[in-house]
Amino acid sequence: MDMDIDEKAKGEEKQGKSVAVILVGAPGSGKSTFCEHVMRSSSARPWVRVCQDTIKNGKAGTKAQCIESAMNALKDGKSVFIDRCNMEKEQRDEFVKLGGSAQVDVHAVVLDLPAKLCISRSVKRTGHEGNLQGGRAAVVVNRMLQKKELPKLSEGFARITCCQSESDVQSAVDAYSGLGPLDTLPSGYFGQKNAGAKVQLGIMRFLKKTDGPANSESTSKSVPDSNASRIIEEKETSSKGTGSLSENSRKESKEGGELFVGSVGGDVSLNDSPTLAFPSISTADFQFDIEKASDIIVEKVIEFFNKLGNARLVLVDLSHKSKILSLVRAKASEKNINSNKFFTFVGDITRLHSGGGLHCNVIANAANWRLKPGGGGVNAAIFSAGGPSLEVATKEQAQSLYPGSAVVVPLPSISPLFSREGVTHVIHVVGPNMNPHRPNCLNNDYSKGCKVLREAYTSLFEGFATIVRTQAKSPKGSIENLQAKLPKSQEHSDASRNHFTNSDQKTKREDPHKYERSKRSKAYQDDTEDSNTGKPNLSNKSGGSRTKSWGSWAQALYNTAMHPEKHKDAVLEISDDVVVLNDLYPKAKRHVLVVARCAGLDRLSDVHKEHLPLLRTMHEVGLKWVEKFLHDDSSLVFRLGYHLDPSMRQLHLHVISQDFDSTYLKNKKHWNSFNTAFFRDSVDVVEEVSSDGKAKLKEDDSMLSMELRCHRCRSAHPNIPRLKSHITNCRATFPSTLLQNGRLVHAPSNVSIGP
DNA sequence: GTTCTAGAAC
DNA sequence: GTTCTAGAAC
Repeated sequence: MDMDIDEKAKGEEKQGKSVAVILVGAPGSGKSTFCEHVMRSSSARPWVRVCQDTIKNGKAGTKAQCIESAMNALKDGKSVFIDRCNMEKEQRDEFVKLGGSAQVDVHAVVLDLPAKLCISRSVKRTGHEGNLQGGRAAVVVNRMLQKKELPKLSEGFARITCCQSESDVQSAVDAYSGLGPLDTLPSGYFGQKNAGAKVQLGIMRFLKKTDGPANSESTSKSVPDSNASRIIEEKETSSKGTGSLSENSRKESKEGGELFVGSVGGDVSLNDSPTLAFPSISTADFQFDIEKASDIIVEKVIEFFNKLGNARLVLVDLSHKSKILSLVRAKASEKNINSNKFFTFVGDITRLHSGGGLHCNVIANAANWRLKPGGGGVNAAIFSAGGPSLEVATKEQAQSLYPGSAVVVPLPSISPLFSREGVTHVIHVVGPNMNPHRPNCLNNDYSKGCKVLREAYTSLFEGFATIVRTQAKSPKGSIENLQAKLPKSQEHSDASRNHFTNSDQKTKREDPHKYERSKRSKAYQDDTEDSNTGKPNLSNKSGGSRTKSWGSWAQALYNTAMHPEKHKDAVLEISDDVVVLNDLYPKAKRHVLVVARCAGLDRLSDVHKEHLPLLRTMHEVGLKWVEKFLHDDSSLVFRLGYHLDPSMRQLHLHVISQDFDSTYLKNKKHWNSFNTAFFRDSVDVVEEVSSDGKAKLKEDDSMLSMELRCHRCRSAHPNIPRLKSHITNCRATFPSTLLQNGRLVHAPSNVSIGP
């Protein structure tokens, strides 16, 4: 009997389901073309296209007519495309109801292509069914895009495919074309979920930057695949096989668990690899749980493995009985980590070469936040072994460090660690503290503690990776080579620091050293008093993945903030906390900078809770200047905020009028830096720092290349000149988000403008 | 031919 | 941050 039921069920299944695909997209987004392509190449499934522009005997009809026509087609067992814009939820609702029958799946295909593209297509086309073409099209498309509401599954769709590039569209065409009469596509949301109009990614992201090549053009072109899951962006987890299992087990059996102890010296080829020796962070004096710490070490080692090339990581502890070593060793072997690239070592981290035969060109120090010598443990040992020159070199890089961050210090050649042990860099890293007798104790808050410890290892390994990368650029890429090249005198520290600060720049092939050194000395001539200039700022952003150094041009604000009396002509106001100056290249009628005078506070990511009073002061000072400007011209409107990733060093608040009437506003980056999420409103920053202790920092460099949109009416424009001519006339009210929380500052409305 | 952008150099 | 300019886009 059961079998009968099964058979019946199967029989019903065999009828297959019809699909109603509701297309969503502006004119020019390619809805009709999409339907055409699917209908042309789909042989197996009957499709009907319901187009409102032509439904009434070739002329435009009503929504009701579309629904009726769609229902009839579905009743006949056909699948339908609803070809109209359907940009708003309300417009879609009635079509979603077509899915009332169990035999119909309602899908949405969103053609969320760049406004620029839709506009240029609809302006250019001729013979459009809806007669939307020419100049009028641009206005209409723009208006529609402003009202855009991307569909959500909660509206009742079984499936949503969101296409943001031509290759996404092609994948969707393939998916629907390949749909046989009995097939169904998987349910769910496919493609990038975008925050709608708020953050619309620029075309550059899809057309130029090839960050995610796996899912874009190559997929759809080379592998025509009806499997729609391909549309989903999936990060390729390239898990390269560790490959050296036998090697691993061999070493283990030989050493009885204590990998490599005393056996490294002879292995010359391995000993040439760049190597970072590091102590377990926070597990000694800071009393961090070693079980948790060992998990994090292994996790972070794995994370960095593929970035390291032939470089090695070595966890070092003094004692054979070290619990952290044995825990890490066990976990590392469980995960089959290649023991040539990561291993544990018992010995004194300051005497690895002379005492243990292990050559490590970089060692990490579990530092305290003041970067002071002494205390005890590894920190005392490393500062003592490094000598006074390590202290000096350290202070040149940073005065203090926050838990979770690290700073790379190139070691002067006079340091015994350099001459005796061959160590070229010390990386100071500060981990979380669980010891109530030490500063910044986290009171057993391990969720925060683990986060900070992860950040600490990320910062440490990033710092090391930077060294490895820059050393790899030197002629033969080996450490010996680098050392041989280093001048013997004090110049050494300058030369090798150079390798970091300029690490992002492409070096000239002929002689990178000469090139960089000459640049360096030039920078020093310009700014001799300032030995901090070349500091590689390794203090991490909250995500903890990127390091940044400041070019010589980026020092101007720092110099002004530190010595405003020397820049009297530029400075509008000086107080103990801030300096106010006109932006040298104002991007609007009024554009001033409120610069913090706190040393080491270079950018938003350096800001912590302790800076809250300063942030408030900066905001107040900014408002005071706004008031002054409004007194002169009450028609102005101001915004106060910080750049997420500023080009100039030293934290500065932009106070800028919203006319953007300036010849200095010349390119996309200029515009987007003040009119996307790249600009963080001061009020929001203050709020975030007061509640979370830091500002929210999105890691997203796409914002500066986003398409150009009017900051008032949000209309899109193809280039800067066109945008500028638009904004001189646009008087639309500002978007609601800007009107909230005092993000915009304008003259009080009850004040009349003169007699 | 002219306009505009984006990347390199500073 | 700007300036300069090749070459893409128009």
